[in-house]
Amino acid sequence: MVSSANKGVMKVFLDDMLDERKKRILRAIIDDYIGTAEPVGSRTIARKHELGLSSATIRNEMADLEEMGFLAQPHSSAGRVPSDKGYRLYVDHLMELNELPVEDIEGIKSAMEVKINELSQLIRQASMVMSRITRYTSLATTPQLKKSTFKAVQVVPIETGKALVIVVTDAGVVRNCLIRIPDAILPDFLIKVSNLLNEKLVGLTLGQVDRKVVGEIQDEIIITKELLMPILKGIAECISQIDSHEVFLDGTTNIFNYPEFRDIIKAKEFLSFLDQKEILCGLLESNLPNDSVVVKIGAENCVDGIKECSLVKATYSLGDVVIGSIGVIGPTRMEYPRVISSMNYIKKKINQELKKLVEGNTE
Amino acid sequence: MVSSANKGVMKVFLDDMLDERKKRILRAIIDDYIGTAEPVGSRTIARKHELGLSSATIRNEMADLEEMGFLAQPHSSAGRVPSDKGYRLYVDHLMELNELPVEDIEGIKSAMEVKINELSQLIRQASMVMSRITRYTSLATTPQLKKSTFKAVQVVPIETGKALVIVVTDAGVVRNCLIRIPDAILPDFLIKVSNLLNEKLVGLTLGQVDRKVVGEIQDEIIITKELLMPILKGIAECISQIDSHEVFLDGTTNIFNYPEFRDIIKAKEFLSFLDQKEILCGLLESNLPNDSVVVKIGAENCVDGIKECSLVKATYSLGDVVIGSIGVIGPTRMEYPRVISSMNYIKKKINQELKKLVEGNTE
DNA sequence: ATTAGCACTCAATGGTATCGAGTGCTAACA
DNA sequence: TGTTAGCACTCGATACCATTGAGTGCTAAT
Repeated sequence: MVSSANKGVMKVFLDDMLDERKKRILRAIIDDYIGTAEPVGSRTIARKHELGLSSATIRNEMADLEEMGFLAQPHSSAGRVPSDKGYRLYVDHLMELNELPVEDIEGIKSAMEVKINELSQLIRQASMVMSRITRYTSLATTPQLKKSTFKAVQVVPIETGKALVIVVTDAGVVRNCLIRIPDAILPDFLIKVSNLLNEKLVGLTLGQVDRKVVGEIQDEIIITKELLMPILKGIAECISQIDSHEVFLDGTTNIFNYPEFRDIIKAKEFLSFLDQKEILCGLLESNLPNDSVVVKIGAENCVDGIKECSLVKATYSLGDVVIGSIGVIGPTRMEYPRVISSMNYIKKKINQELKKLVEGNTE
Repeated sequence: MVSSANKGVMKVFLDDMLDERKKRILRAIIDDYIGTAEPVGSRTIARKHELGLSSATIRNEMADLEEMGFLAQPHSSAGRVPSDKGYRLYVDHLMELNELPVEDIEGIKSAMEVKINELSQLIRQASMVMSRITRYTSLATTPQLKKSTFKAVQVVPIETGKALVIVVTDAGVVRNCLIRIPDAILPDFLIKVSNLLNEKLVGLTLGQVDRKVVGEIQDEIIITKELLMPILKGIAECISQIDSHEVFLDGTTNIFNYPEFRDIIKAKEFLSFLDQKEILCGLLESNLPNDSVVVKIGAENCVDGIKECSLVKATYSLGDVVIGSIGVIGPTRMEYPRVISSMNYIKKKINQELKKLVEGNTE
């Protein structure tokens, strides 16, 4: 990805290498190829796009562009196909980010503004609407909230010998864990313990629970190991539940709409790839330096299995803290402008809704 | 499905229609076809299986079997392929349910006996291991627990104006729901309300909460609508969460291993079918009259999209109550004996583990 | 009743001819 | 000097045809 600081310098290099006409032709070729999935010939470009040039001229330019590595030829008497490098240039400098169509905006809005009171539900919903709108496969990681803080901790009696540990975070996420406690413990004592836990933990981040805090608790109340241990284990379990993150997928069968997956082997490769949740997760969460939308094209995805796919991804945040990401994956011949616009919009929308969800939990 | 009461009568009809030799031949053909996916010729049967018959004799028998509808011919000079009716006979009367291989038993055991403390997690695990062992696609519905009873209900204060409603069932399932309550409510009062709720609800099934019970509560404590309504809504939300059931899928890409899905259109059809969670759910939960393993072959599945697939399914129960089901779906050319044996075993295992989970929650 | 033998069928395979979209190159032109 | 018309060439795709071989049904002999 080209950082915006470098973009100016890049532009000069670019102008040296590619004059305006070459850029126009390259863009025309890629636009065409994205639409048709067929190698693009010089005649096609001369006819469809009003460049005022003959096919012969375009042919010469195409040969140049191929030599520079922006185009490739499947075989010597075929038209040209964009290379990863070609797509890269297209995404960074050539394409036009047009407005998102009204129906897509409406689609996103109506999907996201239904009353949702679970954080991960919101992300699920966002992923779903992305796959529907882009017609590619969408993926998203559920929020990781290690940095969120305790809002309340409670130990509630359930029946003799059993209690429930409950953890509530400032993001409004609630988890619980059933524990076994000594039979002799009275409900009143659990309330005292709860109060103390609250006092000690509220405001800390989930990651900050350590031996020191535990020691402080032990100092202030006479508590047996038989009671304390299960409670701490329960809290730990709640924390790990909150922090565990899964990957959601939507629109996996969308790939069958694209001719590049007409080959059963390609289709299998892609779908098998999507089955590897850990790799998927790594892919989605790697290289997310800034807060803009990131595009990974073809072999730029260092993972085997999707070297002929592109990934458009973005993060979402709670306040200033990035807590997860969402992406769209499809053939390198992807409708980048549309996907990127959608991604920009949904990212904004997720952040808005997350904020609402947490602040305005007061509904 | 043939009920066991009818099986004796069926057998007589069967013997009338098919002598021992025809049965042996039919079985040989189906066994062979299940292994190879190639139409089976008379020579193959004569050679591979020691029936002491020439190919010509077998040819005659095959013609008979075809006329009876147990076999079909893709084209006039090809071998025979079993029809749905043929598979039906095979499953009901011909195949041999051999012992499950030790490694499969071990696989199931080791997957199921890891410490799991969530009911639906257990089912997820079971589905996963089934897809791995059978090498087909497995599916399962999460437990539906409308008939389970309240073990505890609690309203816990979180912060001023907010409380958490918690419902625990006898199956050890816990759900919670954050609610908004009037600011003036004191924690002590919530404890009183909790105690009353417990008194009234514990022992009832989730489905039994009705206006009468609510009325009883209102009679016994002075409670404002502003507090009671959110609590009841919270309880309702918890119940609906407990009762909501999803479908899990595993091994969806396994189908690419089978030549019947070499055709991209077939593969798409199948995978798209699996995307329709509601239909899937209906399929899995329909026709589960008794507690044995049920096999639905080809067009017996009244749902479009899997007319060339077979489904082997079973229910699992908590005590005597069926609370969900698990199934394996694959081509009609399925290794029925192996799948059915696995299904029998995993069903038993799930029931065992469920029992342990609920009773021995006391760990 | 069983089977050897034989003519027949038909999908699959591989080879060949044809077609056409597209290229590169050359020569003519503005 | 850049552009373009014209032309020979390339090569995948398509269609056509002959061949092959696994498998069948039928008949006649055992």
